[in-house]
Amino acid sequence: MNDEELKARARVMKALASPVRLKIVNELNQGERCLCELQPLFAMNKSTLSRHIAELRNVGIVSERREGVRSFLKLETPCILSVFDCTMGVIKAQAKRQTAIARGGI
Amino acid sequence: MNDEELKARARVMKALASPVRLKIVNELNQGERCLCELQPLFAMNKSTLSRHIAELRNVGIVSERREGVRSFLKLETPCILSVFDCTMGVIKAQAKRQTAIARGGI
DNA sequence: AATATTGTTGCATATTTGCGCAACAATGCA
DNA sequence: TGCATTGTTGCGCAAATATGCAACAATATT
Repeated sequence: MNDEELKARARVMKALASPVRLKIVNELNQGERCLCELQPLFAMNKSTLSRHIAELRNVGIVSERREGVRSFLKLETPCILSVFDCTMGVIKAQAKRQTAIARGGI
Repeated sequence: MNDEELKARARVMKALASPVRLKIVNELNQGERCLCELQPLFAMNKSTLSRHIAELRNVGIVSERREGVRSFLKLETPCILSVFDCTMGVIKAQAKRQTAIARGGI
């Protein structure tokens, strides 16, 4: 794997490395949404939310479809969900490990 | 998905959101390595490399096994590789889209 | 035309991240 | 004990990221 490929992959991962953006992805997994629909779910300025969405668009995880004054966002890459599974696996394994350490005593 | 879970997942993704750390993971996929073996592959101070490894350890992607003065690192979660596949899918889809736009003219 | 809705962009600021240097700890060896 | 190897940690600095505010553009409605 050369440096360019590593950078490209890191860019994609970086776009997903945020609770806010993960929440957006999770929501879009339910179906298309416009920013105005997402906004109530986030306690932040719409400009900030807009920028988070832009990051997902920039790497191609999300696409948009204009409809009048709104633009609807769509999750383009379902495999993102397999990434979710993997991260959950990492988290659970780590939790188990921590528990084992705790049981062993400090 | 609640906020705590989103944060936990984001932490895992963040650990992978770096070309350096992706390269480490890719190398460890070949087998166990110590920092001293990884170092020649990276043009950076060993302290920096150590910190990158620590990030992977902290989230549980990598474990270590001490052997004398060395500690060998091991990839704990093979599913990381499926993440690689997915990111590659995103990258390719995006490239295709960009090409289509370019063909359509600016 | 005037107003409302939806989303983006420029700017300033606070936080986080990446990095090297130097000092340090732990282990092995002479 | 003295020295080499391996890896971590404190510190300071530069770059990147996250955020809100305000202004703006584009479209729809009255």
